[in-house]
Amino acid sequence: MSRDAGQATQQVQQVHKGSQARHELEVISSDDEHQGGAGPIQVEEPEEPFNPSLSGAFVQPMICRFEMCKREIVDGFGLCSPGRWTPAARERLMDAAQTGHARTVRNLLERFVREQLGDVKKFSFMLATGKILSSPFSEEALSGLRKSIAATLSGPAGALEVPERQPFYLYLLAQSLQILGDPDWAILTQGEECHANGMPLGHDKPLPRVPQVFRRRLKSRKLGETPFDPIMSNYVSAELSSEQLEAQFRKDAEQGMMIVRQTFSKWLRAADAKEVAFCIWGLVAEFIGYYLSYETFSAGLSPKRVKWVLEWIGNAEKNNWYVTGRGFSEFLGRLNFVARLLSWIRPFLAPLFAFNAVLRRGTVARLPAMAFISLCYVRDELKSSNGLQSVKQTWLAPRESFRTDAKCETGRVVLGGWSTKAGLGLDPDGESGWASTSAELLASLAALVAFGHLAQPIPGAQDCMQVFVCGETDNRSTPEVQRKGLSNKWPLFGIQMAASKALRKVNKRLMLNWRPREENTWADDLTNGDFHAFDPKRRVKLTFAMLPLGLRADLDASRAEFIQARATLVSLKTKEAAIGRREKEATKTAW
DNA sequence: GTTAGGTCCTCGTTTTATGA
DNA sequence: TCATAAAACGAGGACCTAAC
Repeated sequence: MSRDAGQATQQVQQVHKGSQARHELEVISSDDEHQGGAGPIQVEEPEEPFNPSLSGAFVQPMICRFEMCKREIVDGFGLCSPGRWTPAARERLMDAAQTGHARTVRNLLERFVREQLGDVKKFSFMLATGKILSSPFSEEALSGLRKSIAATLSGPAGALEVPERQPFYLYLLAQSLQILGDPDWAILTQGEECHANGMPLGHDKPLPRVPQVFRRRLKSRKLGETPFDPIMSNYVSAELSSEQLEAQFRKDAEQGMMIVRQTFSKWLRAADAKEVAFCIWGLVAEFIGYYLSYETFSAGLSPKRVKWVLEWIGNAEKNNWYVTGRGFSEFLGRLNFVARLLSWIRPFLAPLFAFNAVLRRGTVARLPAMAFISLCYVRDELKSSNGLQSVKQTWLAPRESFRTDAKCETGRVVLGGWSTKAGLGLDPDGESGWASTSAELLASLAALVAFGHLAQPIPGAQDCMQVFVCGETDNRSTPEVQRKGLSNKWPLFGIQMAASKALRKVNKRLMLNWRPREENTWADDLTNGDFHAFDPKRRVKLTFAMLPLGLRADLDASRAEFIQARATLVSLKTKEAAIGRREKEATKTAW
């Protein structure tokens, strides 16, 4: 059913952090809003939990997975919408009366559409290409259809009544939804405050919670701090009297249902502008700036945008890596936008963000080597991958492949790890003075090399899925950094880039989990030189040179220059005036 | 004691939609 | 044409907290 849009925007919004939903309750009252922000946290009495079975569908809704995150699918029709379940799971928990009613209404609608439109496929294409300028259904035909549906209900006469000042057949909808077991059918026609009689909009009285339709809102935008002005004469629309507003709504309704008109106008505007937000040509689609290829099961950047990024880097190189602040900022903003989908880019953004933070818009500066080494890698990878990334199913190893630990001492870092498939050890010496998180990530990289995870792709696996290798470490931060894919701490991001590059070669991903130190004693023993638990014959000897750290070494060599370049720009950077929309748009390059 | 995550705030980027 | 909204991501610094 179509839900109350006001409730959708005002009441509840699901917030995820990674794959986990937070459970604190933040109740935003109208008083809090007037005070310009979210108020104190209050905990309300426990409310009715969401009950998936009320959707009539079997087990749980479909889950969308991407990278390390998974979320329940949202189709825009509320939590109990059957559209959130696979077609095979829908209606499985409904009784005979419910499925019978759904089937009857579906058959009536299908027959009506076929009778009225004839060639439905042809009509669909005409609709998509903006050829349909008005509703194809006559009022007489619609009236006949409504009578047919009403005849299937317990109160056919009442179902066709239209409440005063309402364009919708609420009684018909309510009767039908009641049969279907919809959890909030009553809001349409039952009680003093219902859609048929009129509902408060939440100004003086908070809107009621509907836990079967919306999750509780956990986050709210801070409102402006300008003092409340009850006159608001600058808002011309607000000067309209209630009679005028009502007359306008009536006019809209008479022109053929407000919702339908909006849908048509959206299509028409898009068609007029010769561009469509979501446009499918064959098996390729563009959606909010991203490019989706259904043919290759991949997503990323359109060829045109890949060309733009490559040309930008190429031009910067031609100019001996001299860039303008404005141009670099725009480029980085777009690259960051790209990195939301092409996650392998994230580690390579770290030096770019650090440089951008100290660069004025009007300054022309030479990119430090660390920044252009990153850009060269991004360019090479974009070229070879055509800016696309597989969105095929991921396979998570059912258990961890290794456990590692790192010990930082003055003058040296000791890395140790063992394969959970066979007791093995490694102990390369490296540099010292590193942050423990860097050392721990390096230990994981060493384990990937020692235990053969970087040797070659799993035969055939890269054709149908991406494999996640799971490792465990007793450092709390390393898994977080790996999950986020980005850190600005050196040498952490250098190791992260190196690991990202090595894993990409074999089409694998690394997932690290935290294990408390007391449960990671064997790896800890290895870093302390205690090998009693392991068979010395199965020890894997690893030297620092065997680790795929070429990229990190290049970055390390340019580290001093990067710090110097950044320090120079910091001393030059002063507070910049906010850039106006007009100026920003005028200087923006198309891509 | 060290390190890094989390939070808060403002600013930057991207996208589309809407109303004056 | 312009301003605004929404949502996602990033940066910076200060502060608090958790884990090692």
